[in-house]
Amino acid sequence: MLNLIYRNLYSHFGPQNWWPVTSEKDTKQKLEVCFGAILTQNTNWKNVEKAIAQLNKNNLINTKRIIDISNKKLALIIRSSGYHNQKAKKLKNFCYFLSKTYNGNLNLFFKNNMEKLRTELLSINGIGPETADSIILYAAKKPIFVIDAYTRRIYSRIFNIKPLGYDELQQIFMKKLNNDPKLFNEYHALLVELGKNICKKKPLCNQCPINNMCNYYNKNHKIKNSKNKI
DNA sequence: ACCCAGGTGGCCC
DNA sequence: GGGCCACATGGG
Repeated sequence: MLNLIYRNLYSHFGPQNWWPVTSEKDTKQKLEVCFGAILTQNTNWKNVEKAIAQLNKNNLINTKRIIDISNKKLALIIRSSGYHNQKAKKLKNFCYFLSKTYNGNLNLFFKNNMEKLRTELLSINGIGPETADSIILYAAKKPIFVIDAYTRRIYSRIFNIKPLGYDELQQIFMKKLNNDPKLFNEYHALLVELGKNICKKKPLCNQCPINNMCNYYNKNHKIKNSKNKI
C-alpha cells in the first residue's frame, strides 16, 4: 500500500528534488541544508530561501562565524524565516554543538551511525524529531523517514485510524519501504506536496492522486468532518 | 482581515 | 504524558 501511494504521488507530481546535495565533498552545502532544516520549522519554504540567501550573502554558512556573530545581527539576517530570535539561538546551538563535540567538522559528525546522529541531534535545544531526521536524511543522506503533520493526517485518513505518534509512524514507513535515502527523500517531499496542494477544503477531491484511497476512507467510514483535511 | 507554513520547548494539570 | 501556548514573518 505505501509503495502504491508513492507510485501514485510520483506519477502525479513528479520528482521533487528537495535539497539535492550534489557533491559529497561540499561540506558547505550540507551545512546549508542543516541550517535550512532549522529555519523551516513551522515556516513556509519560500521565506526560508530568502533567509538562506541572506546567510550566504553575509558569508555565514560557516559554524565559526555563526558562533561569532551576535544574536541580534543573526536574527536580523534570518528575519524572513519568522521566529528569528528563536532561530538565531537554534542555529548557534547547533554550531556550538558541532564545534564543541566534533571540532566544527560536519563530515566527522556524519560518520556516526543513524542512531547516534539522532540521539545527539535531539540533545541540542531547538532540534526535535522532524528537524533531526531532516538533517540525517537530507544532509547526511542516511535512510531515515521524515514524518510531518501532513504525513500523519494523510496516513490516518487513508487507514481510518487516529494519528499515530512520530516514532511509531516512522517505524511503519521504514519497515514497509526499501531502505533507500533517495526514496525516503522523494516520498516525504511528495507527501508534503500532496498536503499543500490537494484536498485542502473538501474531504474528497477528484484530482487527488490518492483519490481511490480517500474514497475508500470516506465511503466506508463516513468521515465528513472537513476539518480533517489532508 | 484572516489563516497558514516542510515544529519545538516549556509549562500546566 | 497529553493539551495548550509563545514564537513572528510573508503570502494568498
